[in-house]
Amino acid sequence: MEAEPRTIEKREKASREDWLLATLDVLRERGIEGVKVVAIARRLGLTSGSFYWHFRNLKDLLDSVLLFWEDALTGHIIEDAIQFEGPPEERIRHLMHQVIREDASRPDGAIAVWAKSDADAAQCYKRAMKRRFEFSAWLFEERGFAPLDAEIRGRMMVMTLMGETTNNLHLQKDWPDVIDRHWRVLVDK
Amino acid sequence: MEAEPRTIEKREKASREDWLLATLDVLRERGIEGVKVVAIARRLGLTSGSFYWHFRNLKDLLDSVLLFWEDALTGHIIEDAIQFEGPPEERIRHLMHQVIREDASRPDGAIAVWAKSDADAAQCYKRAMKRRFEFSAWLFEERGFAPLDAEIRGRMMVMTLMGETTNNLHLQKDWPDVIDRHWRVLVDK
DNA sequence: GACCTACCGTAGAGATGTCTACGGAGAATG
DNA sequence: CATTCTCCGTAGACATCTCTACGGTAGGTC
Repeated sequence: MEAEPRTIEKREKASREDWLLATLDVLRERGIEGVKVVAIARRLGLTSGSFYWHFRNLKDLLDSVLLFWEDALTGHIIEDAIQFEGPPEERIRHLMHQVIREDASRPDGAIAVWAKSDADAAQCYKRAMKRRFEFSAWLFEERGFAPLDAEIRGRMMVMTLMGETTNNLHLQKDWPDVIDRHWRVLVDK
Repeated sequence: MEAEPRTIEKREKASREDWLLATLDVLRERGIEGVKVVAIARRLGLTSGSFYWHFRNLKDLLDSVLLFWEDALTGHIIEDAIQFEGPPEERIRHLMHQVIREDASRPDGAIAVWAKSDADAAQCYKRAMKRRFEFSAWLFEERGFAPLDAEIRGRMMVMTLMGETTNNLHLQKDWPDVIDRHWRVLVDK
C-alpha cells in the first residue's frame, strides 16, 4: 500500500527541500491531517529535532507546501504547454499526457480536501484552479471553439485529468490510449 | 470555513446512525486522519465514552462508513437514474443534476485520498468506481454511442462530476447552467 | 589546531487522542 | 415502586504529537 519512501542516501544531511518533497509524499498518501513532523522525519530517517532547524514550526512547512504546489506543480505544466510547438489540438494532447505522466507526485486530491477546512489552503486552491481553467479555456479557443464552448471544454479537461489522477490511471499500462480517447471527445468539433 | 455542525437537538440521545452521519461530515472536511473519536463526539455535543457504546472501536466505525458510502451514497444515485422515465439523454442530464444537488454530503474526495494508504478503503473505492463507470457506459450506450465511445464518455462524466463536487460547484448559483453545458458536450453526436 | 557553520539526536513538558472501567440518569416495563 | 434497557459522563492508563532546550558531530575556514 505504501509508496517507496523518499529516503536520503548514505546518511546525507537533508535540505529544506528534502523535507518539503517528503511532505508532499505524506500529504498525497495520508492527507493534511496525516502530515505530522514525526511522520515526515521517520520517512527521511531523521528525528523531529532536525525538523526545527529548517522550519519554524509545522505551519511554516505547510505554507511552503502550498506555495510550492501552486507555483511549481501547477505552473510547470502550463509553461511546458506554452513551450510546445505544433497545432492547437496537439498542444492539448501534449498537456494531457504530461499531466498523467507526472501523476505520481501530484497531491491535488489531498489539497482539495485540505481546502475544505483551512482558509489559506482554500485561497491557494481557488487561485490555482482559476489559473488552470483560464489557461485551458485559452487552449480550446486556439483550437477554434467559441469562448463559452472553449471554457466548458477546458473545465472538463481539467476535471477529467484530476479525476484520472486520483484514480491512479498512470498505473494502468494502456493509459496513453485512454487519454487519447478523452482527448478525441474534447477536441472534436 | 467550518460547515454547520450536525448537532442533535434538545439533549436527545444519539443513535449509531447519528454517529455515522457526523463522521461523514468530519471525513469530508478533515480527511480520514481527521476522523477522531473526540472530534466526532465534540460535533455531536457528547463525549467519547458514549462512542464506545455504539462502536467497538474506531476501526469498527470506519468499516461502517465505507459500507454506507458504497451502498447508500453511490447506489442511491444509480437507482434514482434507473427509475427515471424519459429519453436517454434526459436520463443522463437528470443524473448529473442529481449528483450536484446532493453535493454537500459527498465525502468522495476524502475517500479517494484515504484509498491511497488503506487497503480496505482502496478495495471499496475501486468497487464503487467500477460500478459508476459501468453504469455510466450503459447510459451512453442507450444514448446511441458505440461501446468504446460510450465507455469514455461515461468515464468523463463521472470524473467531471467528481471534479465539480470537490470544486464545490453547488455553491455557485449558476450551477445548473454549467452542468447543462457539460452535458451538451457529452451527449452531442 | 581552534573555530564556525550546518545539521542532527535526546530529553522532556504539555497537548491531544484511544480505549477501558465504572457509575449514573431517564424512559420503558413489570 | 422496582427493575431493566439505553445511553452518557468521568477518570485514568497509555500512546502519539508539537515544540523547546541543549549538547554533539562532521566538514570547511583561518
